[in-house]
Amino acid sequence: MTDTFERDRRFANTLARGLSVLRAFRASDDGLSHMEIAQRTGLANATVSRLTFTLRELGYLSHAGKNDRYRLGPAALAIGNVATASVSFLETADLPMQQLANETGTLGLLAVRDNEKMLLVKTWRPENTASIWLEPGHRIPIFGSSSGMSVTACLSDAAFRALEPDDDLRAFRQAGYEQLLARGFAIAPQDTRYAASVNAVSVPFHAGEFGGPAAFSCGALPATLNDDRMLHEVGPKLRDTVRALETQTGRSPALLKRG
Amino acid sequence: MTDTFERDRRFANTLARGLSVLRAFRASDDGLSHMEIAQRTGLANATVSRLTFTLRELGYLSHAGKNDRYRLGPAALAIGNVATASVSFLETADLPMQQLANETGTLGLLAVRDNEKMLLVKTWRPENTASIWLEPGHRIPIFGSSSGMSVTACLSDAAFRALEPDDDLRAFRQAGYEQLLARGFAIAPQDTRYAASVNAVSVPFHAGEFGGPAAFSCGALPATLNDDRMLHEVGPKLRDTVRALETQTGRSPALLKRG
DNA sequence: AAATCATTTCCGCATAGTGAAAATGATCAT
DNA sequence: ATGATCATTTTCACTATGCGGAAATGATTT
Repeated sequence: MTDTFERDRRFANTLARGLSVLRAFRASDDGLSHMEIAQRTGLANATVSRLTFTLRELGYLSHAGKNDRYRLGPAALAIGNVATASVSFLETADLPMQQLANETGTLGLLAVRDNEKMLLVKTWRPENTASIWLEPGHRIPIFGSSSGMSVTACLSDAAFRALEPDDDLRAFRQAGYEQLLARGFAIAPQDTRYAASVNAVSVPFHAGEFGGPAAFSCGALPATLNDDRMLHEVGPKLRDTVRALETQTGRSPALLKRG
Repeated sequence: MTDTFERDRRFANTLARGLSVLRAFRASDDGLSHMEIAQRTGLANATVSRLTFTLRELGYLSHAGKNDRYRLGPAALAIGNVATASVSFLETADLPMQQLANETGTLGLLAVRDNEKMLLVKTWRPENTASIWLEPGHRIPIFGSSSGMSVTACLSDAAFRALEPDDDLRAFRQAGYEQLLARGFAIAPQDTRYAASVNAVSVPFHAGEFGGPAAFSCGALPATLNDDRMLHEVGPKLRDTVRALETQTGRSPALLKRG
């Protein structure tokens, strides 16, 4: 019980709970205590104990001394590196995205659609400007985010329908499609933006490794990144960076022309 | 039953099995089929089905179409990136290690002790020379590997005893200790090397983030990396690289002087 | 079409996982 | 020290959960 997951006989609950423990960690945490894990995951104390025991045993969590805080362990790192290595374009994207972040003073972002959300897979922080407002592992809405706009715009009609979109999302996608066609990058319309405090530009990328399109973005506070800069500086730069990446890794453009 | 894990009431079996599915993936795989997963993990077919269903549901695996192969999904990437970001020295180490790999034509390696094994957490391939012989996620023995030598040498006596070492391992550790003291890097004695086809130098690093010392290494085929080069070129370079890293990240040297 | 191989679903059963509560262990104030 | 408070682990009785053999479905090849 307790879980909101559909009661599908195939769903392995304990596995999901264990993974939710791993997902409780954020990049900015300096380790988590037992209790913090319990709070973030909503699991009972005893359950957390057993799960952390298992995860520790397997190297996914490490906690140094007796009463130390838990941290993601070597095995978590290893899985991440295997994943990174098999997503070949990530290694290629690393340097140019870091440079772009530095040049423009914005946060670079790679987001992939994961069910009903956009999952931030990797972020590149500008090396001087310090405003960490989004971290890898975080999930943001599809509707209202520029990444969501890019990604939905690239979905085939069939794939899009599977999302059971309402009229707003349909219009949102259409706007994205037109923007990408016209100038190669997408900006969420002011009134749909899911967070007033974040301005972002986004460019789709065809990442065959996941089962669908991904999006590179640059974002910052509106004060740093106003509409003018998005339109005339950051947007075009991001678009060109991603285009170069497509060439280097030999991929077709993400956007397919429609009717 | 079937599992060789100690029957500890605290151990969550389903979680361990699910994670073993994730660990089945290697960087060089181009996805895995259902059956390959079953083979590598030794799990029953039906079990694999349920676990992959769950992992897919949660975004840890993606398989594009109906009968596509499974790949590590966005969520796996995200966890890896969170882990990387919280292990602060990794970001700092990235560039210099890549350069070292390129310069010397060897494979750069970061290994951490994970129970009775050394777990390769990250590798840096030289950009021209192409010989992929070790991948992240792989586990190599402590005894006979230069990383194992560095790491055991840095363990406190108490921590070392917890490994229940035999006499060979004891001598191995002592040799490492003396080598590190004398010249700052470790090379496994010829006759103990676990694989005749791999030569490697190693330098320990105090990674507080895991509960113990880690080791940076450079390795290659003996033809490329003979003892002379290890001793006079690669060893010293690696040592200096790691020393610089210690300074940059403000860490104490890994090796503690012993009686 | 038939045969072979891969994958998913079914389902009865045993066990692995659950959570409340008790026991243990840290930490702090006096 | 001594007890009070908070954090974490272990216990335990119960039963929902995950297990795997076998059957059903779906791909692929001949």
